[in-house]
Amino acid sequence: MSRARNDATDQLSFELHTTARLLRRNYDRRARAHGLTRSKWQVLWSLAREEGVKQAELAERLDVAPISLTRQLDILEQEGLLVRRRDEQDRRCFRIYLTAAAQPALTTLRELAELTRGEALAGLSFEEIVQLKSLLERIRLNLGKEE
Amino acid sequence: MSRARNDATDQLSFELHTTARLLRRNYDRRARAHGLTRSKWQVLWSLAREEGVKQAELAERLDVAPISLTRQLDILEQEGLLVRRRDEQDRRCFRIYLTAAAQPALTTLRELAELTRGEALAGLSFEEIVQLKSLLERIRLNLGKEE
DNA sequence: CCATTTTAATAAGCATGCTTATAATAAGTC
DNA sequence: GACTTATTATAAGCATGCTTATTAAAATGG
Repeated sequence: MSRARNDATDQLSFELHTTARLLRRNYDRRARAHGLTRSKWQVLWSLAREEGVKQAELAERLDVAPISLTRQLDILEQEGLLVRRRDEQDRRCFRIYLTAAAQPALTTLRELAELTRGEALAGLSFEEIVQLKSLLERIRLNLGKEE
Repeated sequence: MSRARNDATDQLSFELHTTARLLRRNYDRRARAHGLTRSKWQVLWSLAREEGVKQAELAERLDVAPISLTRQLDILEQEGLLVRRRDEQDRRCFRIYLTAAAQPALTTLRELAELTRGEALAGLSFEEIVQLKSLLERIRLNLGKEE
């Protein structure tokens, strides 16, 4: 690869990190007033799509290390937004369920997401968003291949 | 915006974060053997492009909070890869310079970046990379507008 | 010229997510 | 059935980056 192409792709990597960080910062600033964060929003969002999953499954779905998820769940459980229930078939595992208190939080977080999204994606067409998502997904799959 | 579009763009946000995190993890695992990280690589890379900048300028360039940069510089200075020199015109500021020891580190980090890049971008055309970068840049600029 | 405001860098404290190590349980093997 | 291996969740410790607060120096305004 030429130096010029290397530079272009180095810049891509920095661009990717910076954009992700700014996006997180934007969302976290909004969520802070509610005692929540982008990271917890992602956990709750995933559980809203499918409850009753094991921690290991959830971690896999979120593409985070299991221990990274553990602490998030500790806090969210402590705040009463979810519960861990022992799996009776496999007593090593917990299955995670949202509580009733999670519903209004989800509604709020969804609204905040819309605000951040509105700022972030201003001027991008739906087609561009879809394409961006698709390109990122290919990179993510490349990186997740051998884990 | 419809719920379907919201979902698509929520997913974009998660995709962006996950991809960035996996990219960082991939690079950090390689850099670890050399006592460095992706974040420090980015600082050194920026300085390699232009030395003698003030911390505030560098932070602005990297799009990080000044205090976030301070600690990175502390460590990199301690490791002898850069030096802070007082600006004699404005004694509040330091100007940052790379040391000779930074050169071999830069070479190594550049090689590691190429490895991560090779994995991450497998199957993407140069045109796709350029487009991805451009889309991310637009989002970054949207988010950086009022700071 | 002095007082106020702004800017540059740092400090303290918090949240995320990693690596490596550990305890408990399940699954596989002899 | 007993022993070994693999899996699930957690603990300890580290790196990044944020918010809010602080200190020193410069810029501004009266």
